Amino acid sequence: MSHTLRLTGRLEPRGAWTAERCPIARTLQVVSTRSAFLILREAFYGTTRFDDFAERVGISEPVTAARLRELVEHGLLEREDYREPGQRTRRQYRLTSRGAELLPVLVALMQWGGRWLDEHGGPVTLLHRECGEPVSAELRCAAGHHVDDEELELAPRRRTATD
Amino acid sequence: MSHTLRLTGRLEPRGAWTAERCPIARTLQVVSTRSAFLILREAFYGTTRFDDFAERVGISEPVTAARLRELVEHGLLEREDYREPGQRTRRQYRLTSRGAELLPVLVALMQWGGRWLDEHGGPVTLLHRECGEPVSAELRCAAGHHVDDEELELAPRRRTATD
DNA sequence: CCGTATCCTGATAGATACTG
DNA sequence: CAGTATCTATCAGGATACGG
Repeated sequence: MSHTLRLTGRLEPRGAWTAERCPIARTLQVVSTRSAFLILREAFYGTTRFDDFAERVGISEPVTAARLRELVEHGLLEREDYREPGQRTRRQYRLTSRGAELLPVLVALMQWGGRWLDEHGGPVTLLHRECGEPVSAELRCAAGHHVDDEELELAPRRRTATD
Repeated sequence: MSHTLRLTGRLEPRGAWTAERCPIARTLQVVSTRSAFLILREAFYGTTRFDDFAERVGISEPVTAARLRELVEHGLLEREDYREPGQRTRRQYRLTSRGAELLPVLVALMQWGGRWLDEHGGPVTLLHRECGEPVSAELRCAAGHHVDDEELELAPRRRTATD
């Protein structure tokens, strides 16, 4: 058993794309810290306000402010000021679609933690609203097959004429 | 459009499971740093040796040693000494099945980076070996439906009799 | 309610030099 | 090849106090 991808074609010079062009590394430049991941988690849970982020993630105000600012700068959250009649102005932070597309990352992290670090699979589950069945992040190919890790192949991307 | 999960049932006291029991937070205690994620990436790519990890991830030896030790301690990698006839003893680090199950996290990170941070979808693709189709991490329910983020529901896990 | 300003601690990580 | 030892810089993050 070899939990290892097989490589097709050529990928060198290895260091070149590894350091700067690896999409995993690039994503980690945008969300690298624990607090960033957990703020995104809260955004998915529906949290929108500064104080709620700080309290529910369990981080201090300065850290909350820094992470929210960075996430807005990177376009994962957007800040919006609004005012309900008779109330004072409030702010809310909401996921953009760019940010929302990180959901599979969070679900995969949740899944792994529930499976390997919790006695009984963790305190919460995700369900498909339409049918009530539990949801998980899994690997699928475009043809719709479930893909096991031994069935994966890493290939250099084909360049198109416009590249 | 509301990129936000709807909640079913009760989850309070919120702070209680958020701080310590949230499976995302717990996973991030095991792999929290950039270097840990990238070492796992390399392990998936087939890297097994100390020097190769250091060079391909682009980190110093002390950092490499620290991360490898932690990942072995947490059971994501296993260290194995081996000796080929006529050669001297070598060491290799290989993914355990526990570690291999983090693959969806890495694929999801790769996918997001390729989509949002790269001009042309990033330098590499994952393919399903059997059929050659590109692979992605997506959300599915146990009934096999593709699940969109608006179709997600967060529910407290039901306790079984043995809990 | 939504932050900023300061100060402080500890962890992440680079550079360099050295050992089995 | 596979690390350890040191030394240092940078950054994540807590605590506290304060301002719009």
